[in-house]
Amino acid sequence: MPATPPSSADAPSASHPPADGPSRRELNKAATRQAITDAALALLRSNGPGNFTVEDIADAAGISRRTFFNYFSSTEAAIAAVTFGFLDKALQQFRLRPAGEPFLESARAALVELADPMTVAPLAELYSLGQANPQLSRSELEAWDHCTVEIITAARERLSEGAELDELYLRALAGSVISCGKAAMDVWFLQCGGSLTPESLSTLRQLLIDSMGLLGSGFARPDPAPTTTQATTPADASTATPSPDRH
Amino acid sequence: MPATPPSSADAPSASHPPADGPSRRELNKAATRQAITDAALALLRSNGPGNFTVEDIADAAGISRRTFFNYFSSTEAAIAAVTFGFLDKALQQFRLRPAGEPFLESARAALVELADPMTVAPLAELYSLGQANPQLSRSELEAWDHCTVEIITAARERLSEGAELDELYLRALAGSVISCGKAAMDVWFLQCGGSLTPESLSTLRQLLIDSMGLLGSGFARPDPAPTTTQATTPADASTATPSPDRH
DNA sequence: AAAAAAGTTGCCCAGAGTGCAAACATGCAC
DNA sequence: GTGCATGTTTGCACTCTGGGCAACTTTTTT
Repeated sequence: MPATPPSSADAPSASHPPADGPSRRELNKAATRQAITDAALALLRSNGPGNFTVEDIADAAGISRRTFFNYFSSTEAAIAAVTFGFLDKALQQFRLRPAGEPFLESARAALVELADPMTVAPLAELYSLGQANPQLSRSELEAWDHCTVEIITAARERLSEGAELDELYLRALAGSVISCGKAAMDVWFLQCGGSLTPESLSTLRQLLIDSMGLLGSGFARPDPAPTTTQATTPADASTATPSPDRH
Repeated sequence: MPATPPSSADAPSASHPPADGPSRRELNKAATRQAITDAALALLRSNGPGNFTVEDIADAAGISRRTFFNYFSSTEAAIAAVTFGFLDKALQQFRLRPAGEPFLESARAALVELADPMTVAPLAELYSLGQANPQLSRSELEAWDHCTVEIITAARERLSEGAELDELYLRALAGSVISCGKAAMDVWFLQCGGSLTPESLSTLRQLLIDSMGLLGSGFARPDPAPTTTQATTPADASTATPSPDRH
């Protein structure tokens, strides 16, 4: 049974309103949405990217082609919903961090929370299916970009408390954090092929931590002094930063 | 005359082969390609994004619809060619930098080279036209991502001399550099609306420099360091605002 | 000049995406 | 319950995309 929202009188209906939570309409919509992404993912698995149509998805999900387009504007959008979910979870974690915590520390913590089998599994599968597929990765890009926008918003809320906020600082930082997170995922997939074993996930966790560390240290070259986290940023101040002293 | 490649006997043909440079075929293709992007951009200007078809572009460029698809796979691809050109120029500049130079310094120099009227003009226009347009900005994202891949390649060539290269370092750095460059462009457009006056370009240059500075300093908080940073990054604030003094 | 290679075009077709209006489901008031 | 308002699904028709194919033209090679 792919999606059976329009069948009423099913589970909890007769006796009492069990909870005033989500209404039936909302439940139906959520179920249909889920059925669509499930069907899309199944077809992606079985047929490979680009070898199935919207109609195929609609049929598998038990809805009409037209209804599919009420939910998603394209097959890729339906599939990218997985990535969106993943990144939304990251954002959720980020927002849970205490406001006083340094930004990069919050980002690190939020990202590490993702290195959990249930959470990465769908992403790992998408990676393996669409890694070399431009058609598919386009929507992935959009999801990551959307996440950047969201994190800019989140960071703005957090940093705006009292201080004037620097748009460049905000955007450059948010973009870099996302890029580093993405880089860690890429490297992880490169090294572990999306395996979900505990060691693999531990590797992922470490990669995420390391990427935030690189960002926080200004990408201090690893070759000269691998031991000291003591800064000594190799970017000589003459060009990289306007003189830190007064004018 | 939009594109007149299939008309021979025109400029240099009768007397002597002036140079064995680009063949006629290559010239024709380049001309057609140019005609297409010009036409697409003109239509974007006049009709707004999404309000013209491939056929419109083909007509304006003086070619058939079918030929358009021999060059680009979609309208967006044709328009994104502008961004591609812009970013390719940045990469070109990057590769020109001496190999011994610190990575961020090379990136800074390459990016600053772009703050030139002829180069940014097309990008600025695209920004103003497509800022709020998801359809359009999708292809832009792809262009930036492509640039990231390219810069990873360039960086790998440069860093691989003798040392084992750390994939994470490479990818996180490249991604962050691109993100920061993008952030600087975004902020610039936000502040200056894509104006091409000397002051505006100077602002852009400073934003690009600042963004690389932020990256190189590990995004040291511009506000008074709260508590936890035991690794007292020496490069403190002051990277935030493009100091309004002389230069 | 003739053949070969590369490029263009028209024709055709499957599929994407959207507006519209009818049919259906749900929520709410009585 | 009955009935109405509101939200959702669906079929239909339509335009546009994207690409295979074969005929045709242009450029290059021999």
